[in-house]
Amino acid sequence: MSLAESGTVPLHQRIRAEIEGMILSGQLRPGDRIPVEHELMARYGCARMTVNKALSALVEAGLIERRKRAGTFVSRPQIHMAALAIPDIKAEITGRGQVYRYELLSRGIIAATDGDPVRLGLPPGSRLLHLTCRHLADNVPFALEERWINLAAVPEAATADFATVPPGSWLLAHVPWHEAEHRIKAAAAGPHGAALALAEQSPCLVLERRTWRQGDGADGEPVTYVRQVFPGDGFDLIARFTGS
Amino acid sequence: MSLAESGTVPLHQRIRAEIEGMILSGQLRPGDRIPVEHELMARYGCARMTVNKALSALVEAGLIERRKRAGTFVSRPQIHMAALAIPDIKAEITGRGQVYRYELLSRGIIAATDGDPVRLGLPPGSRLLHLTCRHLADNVPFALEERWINLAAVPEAATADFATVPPGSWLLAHVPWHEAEHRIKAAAAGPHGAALALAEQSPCLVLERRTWRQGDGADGEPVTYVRQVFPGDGFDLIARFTGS
DNA sequence: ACATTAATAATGTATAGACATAAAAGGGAT
DNA sequence: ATCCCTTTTATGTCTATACATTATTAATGT
Repeated sequence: MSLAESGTVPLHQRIRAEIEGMILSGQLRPGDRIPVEHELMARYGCARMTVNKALSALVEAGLIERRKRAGTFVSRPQIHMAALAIPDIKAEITGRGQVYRYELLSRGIIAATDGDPVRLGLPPGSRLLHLTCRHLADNVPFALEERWINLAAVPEAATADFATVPPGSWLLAHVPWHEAEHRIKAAAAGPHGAALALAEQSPCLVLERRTWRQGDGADGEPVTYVRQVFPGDGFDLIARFTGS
Repeated sequence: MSLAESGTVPLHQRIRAEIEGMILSGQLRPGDRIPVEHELMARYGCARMTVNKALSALVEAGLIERRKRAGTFVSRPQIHMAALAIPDIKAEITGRGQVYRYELLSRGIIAATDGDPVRLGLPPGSRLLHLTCRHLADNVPFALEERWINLAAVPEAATADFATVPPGSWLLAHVPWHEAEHRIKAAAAGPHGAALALAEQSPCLVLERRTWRQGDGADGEPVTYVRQVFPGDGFDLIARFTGS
């Protein structure tokens, strides 16, 4: 432990926080040089590895860039990157203190075709479980969901009881980690409007999610494709970010 | 360098990638135990710090959890977190190979009031630069933007030439790093529709962004509040994620 | 003057060891 | 059994050092 140590926070975190603070407060501006590791060693009275750990974390976070022989510099922010929390609908509703209710509207097994709305890239003929369901908060329609599950990837889904447990929660519990791509757009409620108690032209937020499981070595195996429709005035996604 | 070294990739990255692969492929499921550091040391023929670096990175990524004495376990995915790239509109359009054009529609300096649409939390009377502008791609309206800039935080903005340079790009270049909160919702075009060549009921994606600069020690100083309106069928946000 | 080569300064990776810390497991005593 | 204490195990942090890598700067030879 160094003399500079004050609280219970590890030193590398403190170093990181101090530099991050100088960047976020504007004391250090994009392009500015950050003291070399040996100077930070002296300033904090610690070993180089400790300084290095702090700076490596800032590199990972995108706040700084390092070039050998040249030094360390504050990055130039370019794109607004945000950490978006895409909610599990049940968790979202109960988290608001409302009563969650779920209804399964339809269920069927279909075969993938070429001109499918399902863009999972499956060979034609692949068996898909097709579900439509509705989520309600305090008995008010909250979201309409249409989902396709690749039965080749998740055969257990064929016998799961989706009348009582929402497919999103079921998959979350039964399929471990996967990769996902989300698309967020706006659309008119259209024929879905009825199920959401909306007029046809009502604007809705549409969230499309496609997930796949990484293969052992080959490319990913598609798992599911969902399309969730939210009333435009009842829901908004929130993304927070420290950055540009 | 260890005997297990094969390519040019650092060993700690290789260890990380192999464990990450086992998690993402489902070989290791949530709750499963990951070998203790000493076993991984033996397996890869390296020091504990190297193993630790790999595992620490996986903790930061949220894939694993570590408890002293108990061991290391695969995390249970709960929320869909996604890295959302909120585009700089100019970059977005030119990136598509389209011609970008920008129009300033109005400019004025107003005073903040209590019941403001501007939720920057400023004391009433604070001076705000209010701008409305339009972004076009190949001469087709792409987005409508309404923006308020806190002149106390960015006094130079009062004399900037927003007739030619979009305020987003100007701020990106003049205000270094800040924190941001984004809200994404759907709404009808409404009276804005005219500027976007849309009917009043057309669904639009609305992106609200509020940013503030971190103070030295105190809370953040608000910088700007933007509200960007995109035609629902011409634009969608894409978020990618490795996770649940 | 110019191209080539060597020294140098910075980061990148890795090691072996030390001590701290937290939680689980075990052992007694009441 | 219950409570308290000790031991053990595994992670968390840090050190001091070593060598690799890379881009810049300086030196050198023609």
